[in-house]
Amino acid sequence: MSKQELVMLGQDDRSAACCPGLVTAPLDQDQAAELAKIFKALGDPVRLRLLSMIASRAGGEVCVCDLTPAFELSQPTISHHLKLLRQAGLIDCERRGTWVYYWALPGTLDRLAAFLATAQKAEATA
Amino acid sequence: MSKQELVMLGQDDRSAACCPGLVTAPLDQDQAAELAKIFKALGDPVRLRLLSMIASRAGGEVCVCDLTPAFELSQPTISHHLKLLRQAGLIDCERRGTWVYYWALPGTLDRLAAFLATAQKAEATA
DNA sequence: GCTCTGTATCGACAGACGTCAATGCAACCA
DNA sequence: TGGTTGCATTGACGTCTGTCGATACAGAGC
Repeated sequence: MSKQELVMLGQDDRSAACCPGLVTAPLDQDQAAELAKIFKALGDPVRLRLLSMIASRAGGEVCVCDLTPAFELSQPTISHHLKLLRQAGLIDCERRGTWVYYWALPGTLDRLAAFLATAQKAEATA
Repeated sequence: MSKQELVMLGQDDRSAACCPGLVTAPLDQDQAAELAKIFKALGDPVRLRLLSMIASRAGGEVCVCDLTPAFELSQPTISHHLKLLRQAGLIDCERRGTWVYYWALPGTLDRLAAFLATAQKAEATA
């Protein structure tokens, strides 16, 4: 489970650290495109429920076999949504024997939360 | 500008207060649908840039005439994106004479930030 | 009143997205 | 080796979304 630390964004981390915060300064096009990809991944009710089911699981991991029956959707559809969440850097997975387990990547979530928080308006620029 | 306080979510606030936090408990379908609407509004680079331009403006307000020329897009397209941000409860606007001014609604942003933050895992349940 | 300017709405279009059935692949078991 | 199960991928389909030109509406100024 040591993969969790070294991900942060997506496949390519050329967008460097993070972003200045929504209320701190206007985003440039690259920053906006990077963040929009993540927000778009969160912009579907099924994916939000999947992510919350994964992130709120005590052990930190969920088997796909526990996720799929929670929705009235086909198995390929669930697999598709999980893939999008993974491409957004929000979750990661690993096959263990027959089953595949997913876990959340809190780094990406916290990054988004910091980006959206308006309280840090002036201070957090540095 | 007293409208800012009484908005919070969207047009209908039947989803009550807020949400338990992504890592606290799995979302039900209604919560997920409500939140997905907001995240979907953030899932476009143009809208993210618009929102950051509005939210980071010192006076708190921006004239549409300052927003439109910042993009290589037609005026109807910018107007369309602003409408979506408004419908998501992220911004609001007011006509003053010839011009229309937009401002951010920090309540919605802070609500999203709190929802995403993973640190509050256990404590913030109450 | 008329005209001009700033913004919103409408209608149309291409491309993206969510969904499914069918299929492929990996791991277990006999 | 063959069969079975869990999950991912493929291909197709209808719908939603981003974009534009054309048009409508609201205020200001004449």
